[in-house]
Amino acid sequence: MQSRTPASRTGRPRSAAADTAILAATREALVELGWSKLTLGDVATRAGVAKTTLYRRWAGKNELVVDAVAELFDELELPDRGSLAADIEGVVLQFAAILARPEARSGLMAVVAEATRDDALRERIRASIVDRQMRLVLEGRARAQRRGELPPEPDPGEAARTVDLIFDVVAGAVVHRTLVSGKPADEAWVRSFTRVLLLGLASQSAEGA
Amino acid sequence: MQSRTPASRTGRPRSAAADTAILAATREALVELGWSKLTLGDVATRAGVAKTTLYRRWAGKNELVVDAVAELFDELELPDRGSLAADIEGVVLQFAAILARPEARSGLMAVVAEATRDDALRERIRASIVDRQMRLVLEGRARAQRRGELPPEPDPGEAARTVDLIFDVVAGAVVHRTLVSGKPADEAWVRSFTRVLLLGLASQSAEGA
DNA sequence: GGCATTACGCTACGGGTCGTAGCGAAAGCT
DNA sequence: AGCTTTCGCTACGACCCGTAGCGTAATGCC
Repeated sequence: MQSRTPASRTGRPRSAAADTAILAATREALVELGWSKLTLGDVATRAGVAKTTLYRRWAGKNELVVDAVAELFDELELPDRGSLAADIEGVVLQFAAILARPEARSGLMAVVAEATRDDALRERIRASIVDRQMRLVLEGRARAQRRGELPPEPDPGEAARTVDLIFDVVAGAVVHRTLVSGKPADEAWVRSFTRVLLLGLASQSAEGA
Repeated sequence: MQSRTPASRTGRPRSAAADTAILAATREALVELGWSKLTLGDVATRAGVAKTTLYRRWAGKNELVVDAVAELFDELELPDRGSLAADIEGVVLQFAAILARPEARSGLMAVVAEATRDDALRERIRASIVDRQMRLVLEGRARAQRRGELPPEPDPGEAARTVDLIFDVVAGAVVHRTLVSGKPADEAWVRSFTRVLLLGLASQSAEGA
């Protein structure tokens, strides 16, 4: 959310229903029109609000779509499936399911592209979308260490680099498979991918120590 | 290129200089303005051609930028560095160097985002950008098999799936590292990544047979 | 209740870009 | 020469942008 409730106590409060209606209308427009043909006037009409109301809450198309897409990732969880491999497969399948939805496909890559020239937008994406994914990696790693499937890493710097690497490999591979190669990240693919990743990490910690 | 020389023999030929000027102007505008603020009228002015000339050769912004960005990937090669690990590290560093350029960063993700709703554009990207990268994977794999670093794969279907997986992992990880995480894919990162990938593939072929 | 304050819906506007049509001139080929 | 295609240029309607202005609605504070 744009989250602006710092010290405003008096006056008419902002309609929370308008927020949800606007974000839902944004996703609807993303599905029907895609990023490039999406206009803020159309979104406002779909949401049943005035165009000026939309501009009072979001600075522009970029910020609006980031918030609309971010809500899709709220459902990401890390269920305990008993083993590291199963945990990874589960969360990767969830991630792939989200990326398979057209409102995510058309919106996510577009805002990432815009963020290459807009640091504030990049930070917004990091805070509302990427961080949630990163936490799953950290949580999965900690759980695997408790299980004894991964050795504890004493060096915090090395641990951070490894987590970053895993994150880029996992998220990047799924995104590339889905959006560039245009093939589904189905169960068979996820199994192969998880196998290579885990074997690589295991061999690394075995011989790298 | 847009490649339209099927049967036109008579009449004034199209200026080849205009093509290169337009594509160069497109990359220049991508650096200065980014994808969203790039306008075809501005590109035409930069290139010193009329706007109508530009529209006669490209259907729109998407196709133009794909061609302009595609030329950046022409320099991709697979130099023989003696080992599979060194070959991979070399080509990944080349790929990362291209993605570090601002004209590639702002343009590539944007056209990929557009391609999620445009099959013809997706095919254009595949033919002019992705295929070249895929060939490097195939060539590297064949070279490693000649060296004996990778076992020959008798099943062609399984071999194709493995190559697809490697391709998505490599390209996806580099792209995600560079454009989403916003951190450089420098030599240290590439070395760590290559190590995990190769160990994973080696263990897979060792135990998977 | 009355008042200040903020949000809302609506209309209207200048500015910019789009993509195309139409024209005369230029540059090739036969 | 004559034919054909491209080029540069101008002009145009259409669309979207982002904002200003106004009257109205909904809250908190006195």
